[in-house]
Amino acid sequence: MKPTIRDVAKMAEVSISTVSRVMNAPESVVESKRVRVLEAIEKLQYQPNSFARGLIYKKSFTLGLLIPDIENFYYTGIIRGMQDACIKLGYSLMICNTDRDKNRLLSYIDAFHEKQVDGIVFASDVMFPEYYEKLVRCRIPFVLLSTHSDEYEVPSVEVDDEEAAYDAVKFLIELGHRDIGMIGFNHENSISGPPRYQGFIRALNEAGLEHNVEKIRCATHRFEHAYHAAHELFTDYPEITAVFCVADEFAMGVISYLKDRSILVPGQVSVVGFDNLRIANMFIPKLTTVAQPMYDMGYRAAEKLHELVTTGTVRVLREKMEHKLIVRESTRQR
Amino acid sequence: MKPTIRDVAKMAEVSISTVSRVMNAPESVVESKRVRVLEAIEKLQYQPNSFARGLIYKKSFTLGLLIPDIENFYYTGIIRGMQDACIKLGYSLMICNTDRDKNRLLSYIDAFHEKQVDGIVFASDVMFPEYYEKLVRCRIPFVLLSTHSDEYEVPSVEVDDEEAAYDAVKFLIELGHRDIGMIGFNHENSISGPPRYQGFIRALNEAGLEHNVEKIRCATHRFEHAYHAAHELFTDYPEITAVFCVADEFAMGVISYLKDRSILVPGQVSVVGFDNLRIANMFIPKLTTVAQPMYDMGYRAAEKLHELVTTGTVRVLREKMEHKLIVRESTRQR
DNA sequence: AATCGCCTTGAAAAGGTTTTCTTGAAAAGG
DNA sequence: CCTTTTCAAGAAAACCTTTTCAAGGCGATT
Repeated sequence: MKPTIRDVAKMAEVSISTVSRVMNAPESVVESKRVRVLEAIEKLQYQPNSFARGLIYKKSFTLGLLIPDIENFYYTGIIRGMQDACIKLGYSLMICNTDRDKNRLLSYIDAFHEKQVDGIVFASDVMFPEYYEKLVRCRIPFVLLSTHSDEYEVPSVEVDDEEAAYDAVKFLIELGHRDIGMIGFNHENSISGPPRYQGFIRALNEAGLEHNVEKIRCATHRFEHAYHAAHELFTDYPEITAVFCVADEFAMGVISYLKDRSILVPGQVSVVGFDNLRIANMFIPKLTTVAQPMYDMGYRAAEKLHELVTTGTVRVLREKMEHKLIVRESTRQR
Repeated sequence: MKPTIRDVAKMAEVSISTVSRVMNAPESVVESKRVRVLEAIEKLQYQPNSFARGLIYKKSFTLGLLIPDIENFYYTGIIRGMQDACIKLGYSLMICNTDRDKNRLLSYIDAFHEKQVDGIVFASDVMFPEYYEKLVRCRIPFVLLSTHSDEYEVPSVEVDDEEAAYDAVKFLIELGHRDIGMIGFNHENSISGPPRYQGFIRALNEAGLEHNVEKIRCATHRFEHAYHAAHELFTDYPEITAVFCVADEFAMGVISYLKDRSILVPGQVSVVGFDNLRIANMFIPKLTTVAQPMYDMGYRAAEKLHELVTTGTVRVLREKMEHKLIVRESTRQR
C-alpha cells in the first residue's frame, strides 16, 4: 500500500504531528528529528495524500481550462503559457476541450465543480447566461480569455480586436489596395466577430473606401469553410485585390482557393491573417498576419485567475494585450 | 460555504447515511424519504466532495497524459480521442506537456502521484529507466502511446513504423523514383526513428536501390530543422527526386526549402510525409503522407489504460494500429 | 400468538492530513 | 535556587464521505 504519514512517523519514531510539521513548518522542529523524518520520507517515497489535504484546505490547487476546439492551433500557445504559469504558481492544470458543444461544456463545469478546481479560465467562447449562472451557482471563480462579457462583470484578457483588425486593413490600404474583402466570423456565436468587423469598417471609412463595406463573407473556424467563403466572395466581387481574414486558418483557406483558381498570392491578391499561429510561418507563402501573444495571454490569464482565487478580486478587470502586425510574404504593394 | 451531506440531511430530516444511500444505492431507501433527499440536493445544489470520496475509494477517477510537445499538431488528435474515451469511461483527464524536458517530466510524475491519478498514458517519448523506475515506485499503472519499450513489459499502442515507412518508400519507388532521400528522426532519443529507417532501407533493398542508403539527414521535430536538413541533403545529393519524411512537419520544411531553391514539388521532386496531420490537407501542395489514426490511438490508449487500472492486467500487450498511405498532391510519377 | 427474517434506518468507524490545544522540558530571569 | 517564559512535540479534533454494524419495525410463517 501507499505509505501514509503514520508509516513515516513510525519509522522516524516521532508523532504524526511532527512529520506534518517537517513538511509544513520545518523550522519548528529540532534538527535531529527533522533529519530522521526526512530520511524516512525519502526511504518510503512518501507523498502526502492530496485528498486528505484537500479536505482540510478546501482547495485542490488545480485550475481548469475550457477551450472550444483543441484542433485549432490557436490554443496550443495558450495552453503552454497557462501551464508554465501554473507551474510557477504551484498549481496543476486540467484542460477540457468542449468541441463547441454546449452540453459538453456544461458537463465539464460539473466535472470541475466535483473535482473542486479552484478556478477556471474560459477561452474564446461567448459567455451565455446559462454558463454564467452555473458558474456562480457552483461558486467557481473564473476569468475570460480571448473573450469578454458585456452583461457581466467578469475579468478578462484579450487583444483589442477592433484595433488589431483596423491595423491589418489599414496596412492593406497603405499597400495601395482599393478593393478589399474580408472573411469574418459569424456574428451570432463569436465574440471577436463584431469588433473585427468594426475595425475593417473603420479603416475603410477613414480611407474613403466605403464601397467595400459589403465585401464580407463569414466562415465558422475551419479551413474548408474559409475556402468556400472565398469562393463566394470572389464570385461576387472578382475585382478584389486584397482580403483580410480574421484567422490564419481562414487565410490559408483563401490562399488555397486562389491557388486552385490559379490566382497568385501575393502576385495578384494580397491576404492577411490573424493570430500568427506557428503555421503562419510555415505556410507557402508565409502569412502576413496580426499576431496575438498567445503564450503571454495564457500565462496572464492564469495569473489573473490566481489573483482572483486568492484575493477574491482583481486589480484590473479587463486586460488588453498587445497585438502586432507581422509582415511576411502573403501581401504585396499594389 | 459549500453545502455538505450534513446540510442535505438536515433539510430532508434524515440521517447522512440515508443521503449517501440515495446517491449510491437509491433503491435501498423508501420512496418518501428519497424524494425529500433529492429535493434537498436540488435545492442546495449539493455536490459530493470528491476529496472525501477519494479518501475512501482511494481513486481519483482521473487519468494523466504526458506529451512531449503540445505545439506539435500530432497530439491534438490524440488528446481528442483520449478525452472522448475518458468521458465514456467516467474519468477526467489531466494533460501535461513536458516540452521534452526530462526534469519537467519527472516533476509531472510527482504531480500525478500526489494528485493520485489512477493511471498515465505516456506518449511518444523514450521510456528511460529513470522514468520507468519512478513510475513503478509510485505504483502508477501506465501505457505507452506511439512508443514502446524493449526492456520492460509495458502495454503500448502504436502503428507499425517499419511497415508504414516501407509502404511510403515503396510508393515512391513504384512512382518511378530511383534517387530517394530521407529526413529522419535522430536515433538516440526517438523510438520511431530506427524502425522508420529500417522500413526505408528494406524498401530500397527490395528494389535494388541500395545506392540511396546514405541519403538520409536527421532533424529534431521542428520545421526549421527539417528545412536545414533538406539543405544538407540536397547539397550533398542534388540528384534526389523524391524524399521520404518521417513527419508532416518535416515534409513542409523540405517543401519550403525546395520552394526557396525554386525546385517544384511535385514537378521536380516528390515528397511524402508521415502522420496525416490536419495541416497535411491544408498545405500547398496538399501532402501525400502515411496516416496514423491519432484519434483512435488516443481513444484506444485510454481504454487500455482503463483495462490495466481496473483489472490489473491487459489482454494484448502491444497493440498495433492500422496506418494508411494517403496520396495527395506532393508526389508525382517520374 | 410467538418467532423468524427482512427491510429500512441511524450510529459510528475509517480514510490521511492539518492544526489547535496541552503538556513537559528547558532556558531565562530574578 | 525558584519562578516564569519559551519552545518542542504529542494527542485529539476536524474536514466529508462511505460503509459496516446494530437495531427497530413489520410482515410472514408455523
